[in-house]
Amino acid sequence: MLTKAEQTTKFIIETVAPIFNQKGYAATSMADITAATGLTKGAIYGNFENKEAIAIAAFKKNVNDLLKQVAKHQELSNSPIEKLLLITDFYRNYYTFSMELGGCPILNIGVDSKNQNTRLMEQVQRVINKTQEHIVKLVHMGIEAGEIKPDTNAEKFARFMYGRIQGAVFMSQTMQDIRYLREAADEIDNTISQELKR
Amino acid sequence: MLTKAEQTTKFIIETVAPIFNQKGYAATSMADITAATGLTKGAIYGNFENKEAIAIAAFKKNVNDLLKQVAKHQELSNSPIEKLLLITDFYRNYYTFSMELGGCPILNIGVDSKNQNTRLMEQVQRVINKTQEHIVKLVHMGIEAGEIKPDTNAEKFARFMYGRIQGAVFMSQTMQDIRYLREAADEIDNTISQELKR
DNA sequence: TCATAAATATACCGTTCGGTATTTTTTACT
DNA sequence: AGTAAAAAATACCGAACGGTATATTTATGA
Repeated sequence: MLTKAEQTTKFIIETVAPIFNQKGYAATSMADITAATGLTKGAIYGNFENKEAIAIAAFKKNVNDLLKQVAKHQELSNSPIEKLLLITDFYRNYYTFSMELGGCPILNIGVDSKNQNTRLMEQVQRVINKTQEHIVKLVHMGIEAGEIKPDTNAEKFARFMYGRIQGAVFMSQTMQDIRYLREAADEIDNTISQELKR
Repeated sequence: MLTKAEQTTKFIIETVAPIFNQKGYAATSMADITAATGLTKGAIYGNFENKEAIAIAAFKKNVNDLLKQVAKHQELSNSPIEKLLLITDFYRNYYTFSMELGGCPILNIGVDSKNQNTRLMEQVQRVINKTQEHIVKLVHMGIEAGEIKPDTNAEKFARFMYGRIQGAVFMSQTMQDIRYLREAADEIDNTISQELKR
C-alpha cells in the first residue's frame, strides 16, 4: 500500500508530466505546477528536492508509458522480424498516442535539454541507446532464427530505423500531418522485407 | 549605407541568433542579450519592440543563412536530379555547419515553439513548406527534363526527403554522432538513383 | 560650431521566479 | 480518544524576469 506521500508524489508526476513535455524545463514554472495540481509549494517541495527532480521524474514517467506500450505491442508475435514490424506499426498511430503525453518526450526533451540541462540530456541519450540496443538484439535474434540475412549490419539498421521514425515524429508534430508517420512506417516495413528478410 | 540604428539592429540579431537557437525562446533572457551584445536594455528596446521580435528576427537570420548555403550548393549543377543530390550532400556536413548556428534552427525552434509561441511556430511551418515545395519543383523539372520517372509522387518524395533529413539531424545533434546524417544522405541518394531516376 | 535629432545608458517599475522556514492540518497508531 | 509524526498550507525571501520613462551621450547637418 502506498503512503500518503507516495500517492501525492505519484499524483504530482502524473499531472505535470504532459506539461513539462509540452513546455520544456525552463518554460514550466512552479506556478504552472501548483496550478495544475491544486497543491501548494509546500506540498510540492515536501515531495521533491527541486524543480529539476520533478522534470526528471516527469520525463521518466512519459518514457516509461511510451516504452511500455511499445513493448506490449510487440507481444503480439514471437518472431523477431515480426516484432520489428510491430514497432513500426506502433508508430503508425503515434501521433494520437503522443498527444496525450504532450508530444514525443524523446524529441521534446532531447531538443529542449540540449546544452541546457545535462541531467535531462543524459536521460534522453540513455533511452535512445537502450531502444537502439533493443532493435539490434531483435536483428541478432532474427539472424539466429534464420529470418534475417546473416550479413545484416544491425547497428546501422537500428540507427536508420530510429532516425527515420524520429524524423517522421518531428515532421508530423510540427506540421500537424499524420502522413509523415504513416509513410515512414510503410518505408521501414519495405526495408525490412526487402533488405533484411532472407 | 546603413544608419547607426540599422547597424546596431543587425549587430544584435547576429549576436543573439545562436543564443536563441540554442536556448529557445523562454530560456533566453534579456540579461543574456545585454550580456552578449554589451549593450544596455535601452539600446535593445530602442531597436526592437519586444523579446519576441528579437526571437523572430534571430530565427529568420539563422534560416536565411541556412537556406542561402543550401541554394549556393545547388548551383554546382543545372540538372534537377543533380540538385537533389547536392541538397543531400549539403546535409552530409550539416553537423559542423549547424554548430555555428547553435544547432538546427528548424528543429530547435520547431520543437521549442510548439504550443508556446504561435508566431515563431508559423515561421517554422512556413520555412518547411517552402523547402518542400522547392523539392517538389525540382522533381517536376526533372520529370520535364526526362531525368525522373514521370509517375513519381513529388509531394510524397519531398515529405520523405525532408523527414529523413530532419530525423538524422535530430539524432546526430542529440547523440553527437555524425553517422546519422551521413547514412541518411547515402540512403536518400540511393532512393533517388533507384526509384526516381529513369 | 551649434542646435537638433537620433541613439544609447541609467534607474526603476511591477511581476514572477525558484526556493524555504514556519505554522497548521491531516494521518496513523496506541 | 489522544498523541506523535507526517504532510500540506501559509507567508515570505532575495533574485531575476520583461519592459519603460527619462536622462545622457553621440551623431548629423546647417
